Amino acid sequence: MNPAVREIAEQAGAELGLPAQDVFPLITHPPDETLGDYALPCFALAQRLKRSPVEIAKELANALRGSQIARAQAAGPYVNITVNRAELLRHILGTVLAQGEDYGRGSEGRGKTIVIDYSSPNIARPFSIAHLRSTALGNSLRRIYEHLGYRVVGVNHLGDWGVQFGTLIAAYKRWGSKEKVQRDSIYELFRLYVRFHEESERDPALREEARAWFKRLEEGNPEASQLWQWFVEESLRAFQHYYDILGVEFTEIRGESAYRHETASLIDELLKRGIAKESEGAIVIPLVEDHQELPPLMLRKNDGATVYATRDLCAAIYHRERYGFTKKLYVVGAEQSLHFQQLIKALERMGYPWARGLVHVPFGMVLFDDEKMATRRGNVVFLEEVIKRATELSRSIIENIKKTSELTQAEKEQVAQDVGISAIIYADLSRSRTHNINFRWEEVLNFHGQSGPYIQYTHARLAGVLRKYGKNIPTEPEYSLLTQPQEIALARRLEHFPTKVQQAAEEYEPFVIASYLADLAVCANQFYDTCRVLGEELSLEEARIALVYATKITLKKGLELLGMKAPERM
RNA sequence: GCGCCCGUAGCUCAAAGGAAGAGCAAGAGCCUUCUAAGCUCUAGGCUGCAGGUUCGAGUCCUGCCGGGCGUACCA
Repeated sequence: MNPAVREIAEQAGAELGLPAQDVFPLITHPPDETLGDYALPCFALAQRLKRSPVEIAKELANALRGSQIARAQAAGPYVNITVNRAELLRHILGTVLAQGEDYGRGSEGRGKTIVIDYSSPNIARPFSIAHLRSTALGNSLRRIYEHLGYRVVGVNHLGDWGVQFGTLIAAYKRWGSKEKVQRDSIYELFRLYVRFHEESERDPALREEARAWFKRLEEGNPEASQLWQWFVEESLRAFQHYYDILGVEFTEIRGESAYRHETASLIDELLKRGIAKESEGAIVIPLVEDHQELPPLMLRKNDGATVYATRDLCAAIYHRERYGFTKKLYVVGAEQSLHFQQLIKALERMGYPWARGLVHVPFGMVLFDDEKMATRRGNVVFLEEVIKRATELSRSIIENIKKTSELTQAEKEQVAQDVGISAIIYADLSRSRTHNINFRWEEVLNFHGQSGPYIQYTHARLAGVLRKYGKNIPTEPEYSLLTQPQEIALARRLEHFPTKVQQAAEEYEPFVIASYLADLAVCANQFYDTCRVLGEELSLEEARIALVYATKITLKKGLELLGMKAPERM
């Protein structure tokens, strides 16, 4: 623990006759760094001691003295504390330097398994920018939990079963051709899908045709199965291409179709146990409670075909049996909140206590022109185009750079892609999950300010300094030489990284790390602008190199936790 | 109708009940020295409205207003 914070808690506790651990959680930071390094608001203490907070602040300002505390000042009901900076920096930078790439690593996940269901696209249509949300969030959560010591199982629960495949088969039978699908893969499948929906607006009988094909598919009809298999293979190949580019991996790629043979016996069992029942020709699990009434969970439609809820039940049971998870996260859009409420409730009904470990991690929709992107209506932005344009922009910035670039042509191309992709990922992860995102080209393609490239650029600048320094990182520099406000501010930011990682995990919110990194990068650039490193007097150079190195590895680790690349040069 | 989510600077968004902040856009500056994808300064606010709880509310509670999503045979 930070020795300064401990000393503040101990001394304040001793002065007021309270245990130090009661004071410790009250310690925060002042809003303005010029006020001090730490702050102690005295309201809670005032309430407990039945005294005025202003009076307590005054008393503590006089009493707080010690090897770590340089100055304590009362500011109304607050005590602002400035600590011994050399000791503070020794503690913070010493920790980062000692832990290196392991900085922020936690042990709370030791022995625990967490299954994360993310990406899980409906296949047979191109990867859209809307698909990216679950993919980016889940991939980041996966990395965050791994950093905290969890065993993470990443599951891609592909939407590879359901009436949309009946739709696709019907559309293909009417208008499709083998050559076109082979040439254009999912783009052709997508065109067929859209056309079918357009035509079915005029002719509702088409919908019945689609349902009938799905029914046949579930019954094992050879023609339907063969077409389905082919569509799945085409889709998987296309999707894998994007996962490779994005650097996204899964432990298990196992779609809904994998559970298609288990649904019948599950339904039988639930009927026998009286948990499910027939209703209006369908089979459902009623979910009426004394306090709240949920709509029933549909297991089998009146045409005899199953729905995704049935397969979700099977998947949850499968994952529990296979991995024994303590938690399973579903990184799925907020519009499915009710579905997951029902799913969890149904599993509880079935007598599975582990159902409480199922967590829906919802997120807002991606809008385009203030409208919901609808694949079937065709107003959709495909990831392929976004990647293309972001990479092009990145490339042109590299080409127009004033100084002659140190990069080879191949390196330039790699950096252009790494930066372009990261810009897209960061645009997604840099806002809290629950908001809807209105996709705007000018935002994704802005590489200044709060953006992925800005953070990467900061990292690359620091990497450049270290590269030119060329010597080993000093382990015991003269921390007392770091006295510039920009140096102090930067080092203090570094201290918060482990807390931010934990908070991101607790809240299932990579955004916490994204905004932290932006803040850290601002401090790093301010430091870079004010403080020269190379060529300074030897001991100062060493102290600053230590700060540069600690910042660099924190930025790098943070970027990695978001699923972004951290190029050494750009 | 009912349920869930959202409402903060012109725009996009932050702020674990504790001293309202960033970025973009607008305006003015800073490259013979470690990467200008950068830095500095200026300007911008009845935090949707009305109550309540609290020493203290953008944050919690209630009621309105506005928007989104959902509400058994899609996923």
